Amino acid sequence: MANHNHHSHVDCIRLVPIFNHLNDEQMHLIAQSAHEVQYVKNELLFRFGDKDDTLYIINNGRVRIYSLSESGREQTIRILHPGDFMGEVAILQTESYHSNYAEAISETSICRIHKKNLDQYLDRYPEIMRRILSDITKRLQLSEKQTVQVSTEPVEARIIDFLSENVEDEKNHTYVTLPMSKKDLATYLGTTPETISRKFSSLEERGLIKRHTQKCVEIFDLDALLFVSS
Amino acid sequence: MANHNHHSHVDCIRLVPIFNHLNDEQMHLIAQSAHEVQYVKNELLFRFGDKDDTLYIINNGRVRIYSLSESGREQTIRILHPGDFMGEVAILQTESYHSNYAEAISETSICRIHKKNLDQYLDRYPEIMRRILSDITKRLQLSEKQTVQVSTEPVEARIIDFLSENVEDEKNHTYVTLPMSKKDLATYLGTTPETISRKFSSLEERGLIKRHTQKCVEIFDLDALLFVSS
DNA sequence: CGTACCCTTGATGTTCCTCAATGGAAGTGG
DNA sequence: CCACTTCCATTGAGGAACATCAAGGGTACG
Repeated sequence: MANHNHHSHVDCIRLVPIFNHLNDEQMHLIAQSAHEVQYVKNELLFRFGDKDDTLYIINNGRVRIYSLSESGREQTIRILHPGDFMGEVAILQTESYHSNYAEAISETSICRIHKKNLDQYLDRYPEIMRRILSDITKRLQLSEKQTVQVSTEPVEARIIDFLSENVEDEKNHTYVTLPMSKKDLATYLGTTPETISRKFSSLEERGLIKRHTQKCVEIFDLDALLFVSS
Repeated sequence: MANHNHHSHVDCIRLVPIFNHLNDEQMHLIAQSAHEVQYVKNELLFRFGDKDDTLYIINNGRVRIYSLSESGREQTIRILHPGDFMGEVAILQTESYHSNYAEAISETSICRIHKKNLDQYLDRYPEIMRRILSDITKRLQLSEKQTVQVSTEPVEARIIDFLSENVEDEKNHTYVTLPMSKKDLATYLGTTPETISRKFSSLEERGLIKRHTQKCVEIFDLDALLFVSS
């Protein structure tokens, strides 16, 4: 599996907010126990129920975390970008099983650190734990917000909110680059691809947005858009 | 505000999983910086936007955390019982503002510990941080599960799942004591009181449950109930 | 005992999902 | 580089689940 090019491992450690406060020597130490793994697009990193006690750090690419409901429907929980980590349950429990699925949605490279190694670093550098806690607290707030939105806001408002949180300003134009397919976006927003498509069409007819490519949407007037959703 | 009956403070500390691994002397130390506060039913502990840097521990009673969506609808996020804590955002940030509302849904007494005191204990007893992280990780999993359910399962399945997670076996009968009003339950499950009422009626007609009082529901056949929802 | 709130039930309306067909983009192999 | 294939996006028609509005009945609490 892993190749032992230490240089890339340190890059991986340096990238992550939970480790990047350490000095070079300390990061090298941690990099020693990190194993790099590559995945191609659509490859699964793990599935629900897999036993696993490692921390995953995204080095390159993007990973989609999703779960399957009892009725078999997919729910995208979040998208991980370089520097994000997952598998934090492994930090605390001796026997831990994944409660979700993880899929590479592009060519992806990650670093894995086993719990038994991580435990040593947590004891030695307590700041790491603080930073992990900080990250998870943020994710909890996001997750709670997502729950509130899915159960109290109509689909259009959720789409607009999602767009407004992903805007990139660029030479006088406001663009959004969708980080995933509309199909996956639908499961993230708790709706269907058809409904997403219809809402986008409606927003376009009303002159609020313009679809350029599948992944790129131009927003003509963000304020007007936000006003519509309230 | 607080009365300084140290005995009750220690009870409060002893109750809480994040502190109860400490010895008596250590718990007494922490109890010194805990302030007890009492609330009557329906009283607000804090509101969205309040600045606050304390950790809250529930000593007695129950507290409901909820948020208001932009359209003004309530979403119950969770119910806290004795031994639960909240305000963990305060642990990490110097300036922290509440992102939710907290309301006592019965006569409630809590202990508050200020961040500046807590920080000392976190440094001295790293195990506390581990336990807080453990608790928040569990809550994150619950929150993600709630999102999945709200957006992929029909209301009836959500109700049944909620009931099955709150069963109490008691002299050959299976009961559920609802921890909140149906009105609040509705906002927790992402629906309306009317729909909850109708679904309960339907389950009762089908001979699966029986409503005894507002808060107490008997379940005749849990397995049959779970089968229905799948 | 009275009042207020919550729960329940009915009638109606709307949002959004499902099913189905077509069009288009992206990726694959020649 | 082009043809082929496959998956994704779009649009339409129909239907189901659930919200809303409104009124009556029960329950808890002062």
